[in-house]
Amino acid sequence: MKYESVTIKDIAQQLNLSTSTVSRALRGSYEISSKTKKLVVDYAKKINYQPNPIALSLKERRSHSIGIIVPEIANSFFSQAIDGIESVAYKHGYHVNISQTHESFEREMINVQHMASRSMDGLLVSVSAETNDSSYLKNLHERGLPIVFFDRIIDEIDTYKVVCDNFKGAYNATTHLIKQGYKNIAHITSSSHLFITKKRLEGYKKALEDYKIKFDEKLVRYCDHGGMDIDEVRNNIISLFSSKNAPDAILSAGDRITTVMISVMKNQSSIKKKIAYIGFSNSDLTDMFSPSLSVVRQPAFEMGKTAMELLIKIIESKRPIKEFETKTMESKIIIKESSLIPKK
Amino acid sequence: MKYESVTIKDIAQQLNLSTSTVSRALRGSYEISSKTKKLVVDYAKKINYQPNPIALSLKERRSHSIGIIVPEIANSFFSQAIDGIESVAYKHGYHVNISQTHESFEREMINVQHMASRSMDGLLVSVSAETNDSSYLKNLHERGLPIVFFDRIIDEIDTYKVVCDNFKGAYNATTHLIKQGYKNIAHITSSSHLFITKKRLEGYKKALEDYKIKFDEKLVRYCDHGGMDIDEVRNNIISLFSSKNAPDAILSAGDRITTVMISVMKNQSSIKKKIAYIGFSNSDLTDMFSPSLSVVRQPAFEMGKTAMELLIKIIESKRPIKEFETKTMESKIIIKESSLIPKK
DNA sequence: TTTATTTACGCAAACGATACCAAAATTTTA
DNA sequence: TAAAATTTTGGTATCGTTTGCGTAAATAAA
Repeated sequence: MKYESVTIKDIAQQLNLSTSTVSRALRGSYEISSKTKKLVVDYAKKINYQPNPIALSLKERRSHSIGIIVPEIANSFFSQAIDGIESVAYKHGYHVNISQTHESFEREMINVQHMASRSMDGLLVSVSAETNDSSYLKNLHERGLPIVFFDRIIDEIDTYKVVCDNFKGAYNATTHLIKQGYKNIAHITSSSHLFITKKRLEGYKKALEDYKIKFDEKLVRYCDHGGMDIDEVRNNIISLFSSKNAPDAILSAGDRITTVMISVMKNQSSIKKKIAYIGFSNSDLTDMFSPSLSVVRQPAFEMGKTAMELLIKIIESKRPIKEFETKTMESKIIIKESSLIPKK
Repeated sequence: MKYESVTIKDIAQQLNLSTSTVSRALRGSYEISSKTKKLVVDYAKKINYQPNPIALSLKERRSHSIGIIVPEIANSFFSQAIDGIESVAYKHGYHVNISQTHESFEREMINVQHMASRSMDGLLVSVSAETNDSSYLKNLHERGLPIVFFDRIIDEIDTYKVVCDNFKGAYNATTHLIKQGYKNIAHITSSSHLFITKKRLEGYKKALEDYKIKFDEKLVRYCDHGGMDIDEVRNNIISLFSSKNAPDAILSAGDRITTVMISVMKNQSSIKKKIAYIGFSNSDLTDMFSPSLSVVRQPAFEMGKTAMELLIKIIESKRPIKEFETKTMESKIIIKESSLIPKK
């Protein structure tokens, strides 16, 4: 059985009019008499006529929908960003399609292609941890598909981008740990090809440098699957703590990595020492952790809002935009117990 | 600037063939000579031809996409269920469109209508806490739109449904609290018109009855916005603890309500006593809470999978299905510290 | 009254793809 | 070699909607 809906043709037939007249009447065209107009509008309402968006999309080559591509929705940063996106989208009459890549490059390509071919008017993209080839995105973008990147941006593609100040966030967090007396600060982060990974690493390094702490490459661990592969995180942690230069504090990058790291440490009896940690996270639950979690928090909702506003700007601009900017928003570091055990 | 893609017409023109020939060649129709077929297929590949799904949807009246309607994605139960849905959907060649209602009835209607008119082949729905009028869903369903409900089901609509055993979950959790020595067990739950709210309440009541504890209506508190309105939860908590018959234990229903409740209690200095609690939650982070959280956990991923399988069954069935069933899956109660402080 | 100007509507093409039917082109059969 | 059968291809309608163009009918101007 198939779901059938009322069409303009049904109305035309019923009212003995042509489809063009009905169409024009419904859109309030001036060249239709008010009598006919009323007749049509009333009848349309009566039988609950809804224009078919598929037909409209085909005709107008636009769908009044935008697509969101994120690694995963079960991540407070992204779900908050999505809320921000939706808040702007609905206000401007756009519908929102969410899809997740689960940090898989292949899934990302499929989803992006699907969105593009479904005539999404534009895309808001935060790439997967696996993505180190952005040519397919570049291609689509060059062919005219509006794209705005947020958080996990692609630096090489020239369009609007929204990020938080990853350098500063990592710098401040590291500085905080240093000031607590920690010297062996590890950095557990996402995959090395992500732009934000690089920025955060730079911030971390700069803080060490500023406080004359020697940078030890062994203390930086990458999770190429962005924390989706728990074993990857676990192995990193274990190897970190079984090395000669075991850390006394950790800075973690990214919601998932942070929580997986904590849970791994909790269940790993081989880690005896009290470890201080602070992580990038937007979870609302960090206060309830024990110890409560110090975090670098990104303005996720705001970032989503801004990204959507920029996307609308591109979509609705009459002529191609040539000058793009990258909006950088402030992250906030919130100190709780997990990083507050000062080292004597 | 508009994103333009290659059409069948471009190929036909270029190869001096008709569109029908090209179309048939691409779908490998037997009535096209292998010579022409190869010519077309090769050329299509060369210029990266992608069929336009919008045009296909219009023609075939189906989109190979399904829609998911959930209250919110930032809820571990729903995000896990979505993962389950996706796992089945992709395997069967369906694309998945997620939309959230934020527990608003209005938003839900808009989203559902949108999905329906975008010729989604079917819908997986978990209704909002506000929804107490399901006539619009019933209407769509009767007009032939395949719908499967999961978790927050609508009992009155005759279709497949997937739930967990809410009665038993609540019964077991309550029993557990009783066995710990608690007698004044409050129940903080979602809006009263949800079917699962009723079932959980029944389970709670039955446990009290079985252990000869008098049911006190004042100990049951409803959050009509399903925990989205923090003040609503807070007011419920405060009034609960300022009443004569203040509780010594709480059973909470639903991910969001559980966490909001905990955070409210934590920050409410007026609540001095140690309160035992257990709640419905699928969060991965409950182990890190302090005290670690006892939960009733639903098989979210499995529920999503099952719901999607049933939806596909409806969509792909040759003749209308008349006999529907409701799949009930087991919930699991996991005891941690929060409910383990036995009362002497 | 005749001509000019609006007003109000219908026809048909278009968006991209498919499918039925008919027409060439080719092969088989007589 | 002609007719019949078969293979291969093209024409056209269709899905639902919008829109440019054409044209009756209605009104206004001469």
